[in-house]
Amino acid sequence: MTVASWNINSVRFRLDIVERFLREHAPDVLCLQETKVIDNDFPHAAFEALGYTYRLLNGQKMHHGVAMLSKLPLIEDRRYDWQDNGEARHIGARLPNGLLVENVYVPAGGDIPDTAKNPKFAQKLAFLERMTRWSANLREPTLIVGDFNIAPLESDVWSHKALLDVVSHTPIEVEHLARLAAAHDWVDLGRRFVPAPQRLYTWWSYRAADWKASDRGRRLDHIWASPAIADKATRFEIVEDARNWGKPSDHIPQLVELAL
DNA sequence: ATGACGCTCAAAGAGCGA
Repeated sequence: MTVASWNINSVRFRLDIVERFLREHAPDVLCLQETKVIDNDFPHAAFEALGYTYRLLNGQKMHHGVAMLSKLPLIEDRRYDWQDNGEARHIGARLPNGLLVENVYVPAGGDIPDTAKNPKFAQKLAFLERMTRWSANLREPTLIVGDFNIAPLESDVWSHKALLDVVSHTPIEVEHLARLAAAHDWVDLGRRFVPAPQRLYTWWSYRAADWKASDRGRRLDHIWASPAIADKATRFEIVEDARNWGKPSDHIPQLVELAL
């Protein structure tokens, strides 16, 4: 089975490229972040037509929002609000084979990497801390995917030096992400298949004149597996070409195949 | 150092992304 993840930056505005991705890659499950739509306005019909019969939504007006679209039944759905502020950032479900899939959109954290000056940065770290406590108690094989908004390794960014003080690659965020990983011994499947320091990015800013030429990318999106199932992963793929599709998202989709 | 872009909506520019 394959599970994909994509920060789509408005599912309605980019419905055509989501459909293209599903036709060309046909994952069993697609986890979307930044759907930017309330549940009542979610474009169900397009996904129903492509066989994604099972849909789990956690949307809100204007910002954030996550969704899972699946060919397989989604059972035991759950949602988490790690900030306790009503933001729609995390849903999960169990698949018929027992696997838990969690889909998360970690807060970006604002501009200034200082918790005293920037409440959003403090919220981002608190979000990760709550996820860490949850991870520590997790006993079942789980795949967690999404936009973590942190590029942890030096080779996860176009310039480690230039981004050391830029939110997404600061040492304190990297430490928080490492503690989250350690709490469940999460296995970073992206780096298992594409070991550092090989180039592996999932996001390029809209603000570059030519994203490909400047290639100032960051690996903000991740797929992690419980240690018990990490060895079941047989394939990992990013679809970098999608950064050029139509009106593109600034993130690209990634997929993992599991022999479960 | 700055600003570059793009999406949403109380509909023009503010708020947000990262």
